[in-house]
Amino acid sequence: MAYWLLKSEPSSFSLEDLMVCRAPEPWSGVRNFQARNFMRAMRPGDLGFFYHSSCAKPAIVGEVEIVRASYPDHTALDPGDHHYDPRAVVNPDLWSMVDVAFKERYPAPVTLARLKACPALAGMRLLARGNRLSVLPVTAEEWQVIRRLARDS
DNA sequence: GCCAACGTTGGC
DNA sequence: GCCAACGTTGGC
Repeated sequence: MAYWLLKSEPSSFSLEDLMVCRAPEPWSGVRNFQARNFMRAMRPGDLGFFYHSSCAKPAIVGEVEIVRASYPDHTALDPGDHHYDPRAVVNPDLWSMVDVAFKERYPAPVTLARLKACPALAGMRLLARGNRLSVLPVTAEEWQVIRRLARDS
């Protein structure tokens, strides 16, 4: 089993939004090849942190479970969609998405500041300089450390 | 709103 | 294949 981190701007889609869905939701709209390739490596049963970005308090706010392996992201085919990509019309498999299910919402978010202050997380990809990927792998060690931070807050 | 960092595009 | 220009991300 693998671990991941999924970024979303809470103003467009928050963990609370996923929570009220009460059903798996497609994680669509990713238009970066590295992030896409990470999604293609996801397997059902994998777990992910839900990270709120571009907001007042960037933080890991909870967990999701990957419940469906990658399949073509059809939002790329919709001219009315914000993430429309004409290249996908001739190559429908250009972009991928997975389905995620709500798993847990932490009582208190694990803030970016808190992550940065944790020596055990110094090598975390999320904290690497200039990182902008919206989908990132998380090591098993990092996963445990962050779960502990979430529990101890 | 600012700005650094990055991915992508396209001319050459 | 190089590289400048551009658009985007995301913390602050």
